[in-house]
Amino acid sequence: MLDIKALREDPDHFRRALRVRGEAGNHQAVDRILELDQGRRAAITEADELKARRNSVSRTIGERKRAGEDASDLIAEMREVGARIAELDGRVAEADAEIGTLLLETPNLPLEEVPEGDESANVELRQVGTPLRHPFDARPHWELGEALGILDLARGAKVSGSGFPVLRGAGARLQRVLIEWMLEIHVREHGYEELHVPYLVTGDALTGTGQLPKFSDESWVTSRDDLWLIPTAEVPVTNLRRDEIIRAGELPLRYTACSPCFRREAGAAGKDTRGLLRVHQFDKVELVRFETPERSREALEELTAEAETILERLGLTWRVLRLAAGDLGFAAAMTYDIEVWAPGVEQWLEVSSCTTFTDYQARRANIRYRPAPGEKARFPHTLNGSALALPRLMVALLETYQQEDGSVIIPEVLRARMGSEHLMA
RNA sequence: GGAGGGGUGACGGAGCGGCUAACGUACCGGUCUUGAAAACCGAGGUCAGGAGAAAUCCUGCGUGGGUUCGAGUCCCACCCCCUCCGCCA
Repeated sequence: MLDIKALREDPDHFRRALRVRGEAGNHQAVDRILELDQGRRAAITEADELKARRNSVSRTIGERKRAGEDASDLIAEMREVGARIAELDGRVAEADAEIGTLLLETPNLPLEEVPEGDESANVELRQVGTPLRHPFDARPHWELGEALGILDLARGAKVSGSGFPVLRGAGARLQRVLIEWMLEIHVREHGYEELHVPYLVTGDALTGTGQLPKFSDESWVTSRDDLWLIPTAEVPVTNLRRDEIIRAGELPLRYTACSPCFRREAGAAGKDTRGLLRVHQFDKVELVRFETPERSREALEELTAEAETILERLGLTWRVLRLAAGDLGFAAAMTYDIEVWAPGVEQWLEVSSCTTFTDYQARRANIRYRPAPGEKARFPHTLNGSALALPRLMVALLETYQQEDGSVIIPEVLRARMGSEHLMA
């Protein structure tokens, strides 16, 4: 959520910043918000004066009654004052509601560094490694997986529909081993606290992180209880501290959690959906940070490096993109996408988005921190990134380490946990 | 799911529909002290949000409605926590 006070002070800045997001920027909302805000404040001023009067007169009424005197003239007057107050309060509530809706539907402001334009304006910052070309006919992961008996897409579809892959045997084991290995790196080397979180959350939680109200089509919701399946662990983890004031000195907070992620992918049918490329349910190790505004920019670089180290240790090839404004997520102020090279499908696959939300999520979720005892509470910055998403990581591993005979070599760092050096049919 | 109990400030804990939410603890300030603790003093102060240039004022007693000149207090609905019962991995 944007800061209405800042918006009031420098509306042009907001109009400009929202305009670079294109259509989704909703910059027209700025003027409507200013107009509502003005009416709201006028009503509050008048209502407050009347309330002050009512409070003091009500006291007088009480005194008179106790003294056995008549107070009917004051009561009659206060009845009218009460009606006027109710009218003004109603007007304030209406303005609050409309302002609230507009603020909830207006995305975050991109940082200055974010390039203007759509997806095509994304900037490649670095590429590590060289995209591999196998000297033999490289196979896509779905062929490798089916042949090795570690991936069963057909039966997953039988049970739940397309987009719900089943991993079998060594495939299931490989994913489990990867999850454990990644979590331990983040806990032991990067200082994160491991969490295990609910997979069903309230609508309030999704609003706090920015998925609702605008993107309800993207999530599944249960009809009996109005609980939503999480699209990412970001939602329960960030909302852990909703409506709290984090004590002085507790920042930064670093949480990591692995969870399944449920995504309807509405409108994405047929678009790079083969095999594991785009699925409705997948596992992901997520990193979430709460940082002071002063440190958040630096923290984004750290977070991105923490995700990259996973790819480095697995010996994969990747590149890092700075997303353009038009490609940013709704709540994001800046995002680095990490894409891994998959030589079977010959594509760069997004395995991580590392994002700073500045104070946007914190405002929505009403998460604050006290910089020092006795100081006024402020909004922290929240950041998160995948490290990493499992299916596409599995794709890159299988396709990169496939051999001409269809077997797959297990990367060195996973061998002890896997208890083997190869995947073989 | 059923029965009962509960939700008030940083914490504990009162609060017949009517001065400005009692009291205690903690914290903060002061006296004393080399320093601290203890003790004592303080019509005092402490949280969040909002309006205002400011003085100051308004709102907040789980949430949302309602009754009333006036609601922590009365009415309705809902949420959460605790105890017991039932069901259950």
